[in-house]
Amino acid sequence: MFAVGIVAPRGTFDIMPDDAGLWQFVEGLVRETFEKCGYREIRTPMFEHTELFERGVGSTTDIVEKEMYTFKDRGGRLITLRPEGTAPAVRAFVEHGLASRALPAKLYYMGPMFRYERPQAGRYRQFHQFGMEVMGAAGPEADAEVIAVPLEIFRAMGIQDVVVNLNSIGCPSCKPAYRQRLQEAYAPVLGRLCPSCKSRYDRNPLRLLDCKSEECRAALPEPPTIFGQLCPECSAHFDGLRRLLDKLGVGYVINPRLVRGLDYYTKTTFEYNVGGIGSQDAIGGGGRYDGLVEECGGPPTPGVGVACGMERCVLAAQANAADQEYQAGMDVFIVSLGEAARERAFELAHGMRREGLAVDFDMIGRGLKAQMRYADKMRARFVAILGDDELATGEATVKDMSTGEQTRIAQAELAACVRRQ
RNA sequence: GUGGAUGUAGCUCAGGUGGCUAGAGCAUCAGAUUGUGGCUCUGAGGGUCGUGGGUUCAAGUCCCAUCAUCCACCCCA
Repeated sequence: MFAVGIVAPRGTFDIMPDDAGLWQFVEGLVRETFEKCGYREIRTPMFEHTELFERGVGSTTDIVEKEMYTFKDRGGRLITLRPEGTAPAVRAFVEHGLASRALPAKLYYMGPMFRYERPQAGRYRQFHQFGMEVMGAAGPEADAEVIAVPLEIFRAMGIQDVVVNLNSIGCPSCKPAYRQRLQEAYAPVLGRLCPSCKSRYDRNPLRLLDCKSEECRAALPEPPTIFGQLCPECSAHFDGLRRLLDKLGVGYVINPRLVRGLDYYTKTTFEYNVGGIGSQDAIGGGGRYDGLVEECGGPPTPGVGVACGMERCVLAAQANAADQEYQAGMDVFIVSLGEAARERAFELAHGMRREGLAVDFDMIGRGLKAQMRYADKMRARFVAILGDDELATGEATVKDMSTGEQTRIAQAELAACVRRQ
């Protein structure tokens, strides 16, 4: 710890070299999978005008009400560290006129998000998400793809037993009637609801559904579901989505209480849950947002997307799979004895690196044994020893660290010799 | 924002009812092996006992406060 006691801020953490290999593995998997499916990366700023999230995510959401990192910059602009990836992606889609280029636009992103919450297992103030967005595709094929592709990534990571929760929350033509029906159903028991649900009753009645408090569940154990009230279009969309998921063999649970905390969703909402990572068991979620592009100043454009929490995925992968080694190791470590040999080692190492090999050498003039130990810890496949003898003849002693076999070869042959094995 | 638990070495943790220079394992470094890693043995370095105050002849230990971490609630990734 630092003398002045400075540590990483609350809710943040360092990914240290021992863990970075695993993260690189996950990141590579995400990229590879998305690109294989025809998605292209978009990188948006880490902060945006606060207004984007207030309008896009919705002013009654927990994110906007109490979780945003918002501040005034030196120019007096109101700025917010991005709490999620969809609103910025939509903003960029509109700003750069992607709507008038080839549709659908299939985008993916990966990077840090920020929410001011009390940290706990699987929850941080700076966390990482990967996600995908399809804009300009109204049919259920887009929803089905957006649900299926992350499952592919989970599977490749070794995450088992992912439960897909699925729901539809309707569209502007059928949602209002359902909202009203919910309010009517809850009206008689309003006095028995928890304080936050009392305010939800007026502001965002759908959120009454996903309150987990005992009192609210007891007040109305079986609230009316939307399924009888979906308009023909939403109903057909939902059926179509289910058919496609069945075709892919993707299992799911219909959960009429799955509302999700973002206001922009229409029709499809879904969430992935796993066990064994603490009480925050959602590793990803998403849904359709057919009005969002227009809301952000673009032409009417349907959209659907998903976002997954990378640290929760990593936790789930570690809970399932045994510890795996993701560190690369290196091809050759050059051991040098004496100053002249060290200079030669430096020269040889850089030359071999130019030939594409992973090579390191001793920089601090330690003894032979210490250098050997270090080479072993760095998991070098070969060690090349340079001492006075080798220096005199222009050779090196090459040791295969897995077998212990040793040979002397010309220094000029080193790279070729290593590459052969 | 609310509740609970926990803060002793880089890491994981011991230290009944207060009492000598605060310990172990792992890790690091070195030696055993004067030019050879892993295994073994030996040794060394490394500690404001989270911080501040209080009680006491005496506090890592008891009391209060504070900060931090973890877990849970809310909600979400």
